[in-house]
Amino acid sequence: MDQNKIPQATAKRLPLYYRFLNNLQLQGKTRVSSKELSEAVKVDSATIRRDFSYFGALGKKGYGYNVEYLLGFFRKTLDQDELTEVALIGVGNLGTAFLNYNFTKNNNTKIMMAFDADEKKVGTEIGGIPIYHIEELEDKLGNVKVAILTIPAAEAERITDRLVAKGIKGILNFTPARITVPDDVRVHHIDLAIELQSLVYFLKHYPLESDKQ
Amino acid sequence: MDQNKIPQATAKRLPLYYRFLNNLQLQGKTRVSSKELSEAVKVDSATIRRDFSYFGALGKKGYGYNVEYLLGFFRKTLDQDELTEVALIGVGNLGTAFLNYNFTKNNNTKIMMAFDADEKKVGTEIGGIPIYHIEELEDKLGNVKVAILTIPAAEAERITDRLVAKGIKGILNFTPARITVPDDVRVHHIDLAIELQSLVYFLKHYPLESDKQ
DNA sequence: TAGAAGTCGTGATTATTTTCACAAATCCAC
DNA sequence: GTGGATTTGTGAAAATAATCACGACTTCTA
Repeated sequence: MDQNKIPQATAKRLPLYYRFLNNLQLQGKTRVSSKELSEAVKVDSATIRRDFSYFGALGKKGYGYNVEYLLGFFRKTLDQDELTEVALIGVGNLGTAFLNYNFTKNNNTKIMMAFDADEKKVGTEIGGIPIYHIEELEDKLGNVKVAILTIPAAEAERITDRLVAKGIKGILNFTPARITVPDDVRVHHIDLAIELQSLVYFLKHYPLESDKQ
Repeated sequence: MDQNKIPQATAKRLPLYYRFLNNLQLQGKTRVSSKELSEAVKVDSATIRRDFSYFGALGKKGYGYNVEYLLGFFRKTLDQDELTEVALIGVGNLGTAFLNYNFTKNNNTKIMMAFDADEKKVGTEIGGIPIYHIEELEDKLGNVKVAILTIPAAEAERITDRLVAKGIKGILNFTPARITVPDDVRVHHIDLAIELQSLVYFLKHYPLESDKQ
């Protein structure tokens, strides 16, 4: 709750900045200007400076930003030192992609367990993460507060209700279903079909330059 | 180019509206109010009315919207009758998820071909879509103008350059890399790791209600 | 040490998007 | 028909976000 004065648009860009700063440090760079960063992350440099300024004066005029300092600062801001445990529901192709993705490497999140209805998958592991039967959801979930939903749309609402009943507070919903949750649960929708359709619509109806999201 | 007076935020919601209207029709509903639709798609009803109003007066006061009429209208607006061909680059788990997803069912897009560097995959099909070797890109791409990028980040820029050279105008980029393209190429980034991190950040720092994206 | 070049932080402006709130039109029950 | 209940479409206001543009300060070069 500490910095809810920070605009949402800014907050969404923080993980992006963090990752690129990390890259810069790995490359051995010690300083970076908003202009350089702008070219790397494709965000206007004034926007970057404004974003950073919500956290105070992090840079130096005529010099830019010290990579290590900035990185340390964002590490704290993004709670990079505190691991958030995540459960994945639905081990299809999309779910498997998540399990194989080593989030923990650059992230403060770790998928601790996965659930699926397919008996053939239950009991196995992918990327070191155990797969339980979906009926074990309530037993195994423990204190996990974040879930990734990669199941068929038809089951989305039913599973969501169970997740919410068990105390889940954040859901990354990859199903096309628009799920209903109480006010204190946050849902982010990522709808792959819509992203594709929307891209096609923009291509056909919008001028051919700038504003690439 | 016809309706570029339509706000981008509205344009992004159109495919969502379309899909839910389609569902309503399948359920046999003939009319719908902005309030009902609002509950289904989780978008404020005033926003829905405003969105629709950019296309003229589509509804009737005291009645709502005629589902069939609205659907027909959006079908034309979203060019649902005109198929957009898409190429998928990178047949890993995420790529496979796309190939198995039958976009064409409710969409105006169809993945026509896929590319991968893995000889074991080349020559096979997934979901009826042929997989070619990535070195055949220039030969096989033909007139396809949209690509989905589901490859490792390290290869993103190199492949992007080849796609652009071959005339691709829209890229749905699932790699963490921020690719560089000419002004007339549109890129939409979907960064799974960032989506997860961003959700976690919002959970920790933002008040517990409303504004679920 | 002096001057030129670089870069931040931010006030002000502009652009975009959402929301309020209500007149006007329509529907529907009786 | 009549009158109360609905629901749109939209002007106006509010909220949010992006961008401009420049003073202030730092760094760098010689």
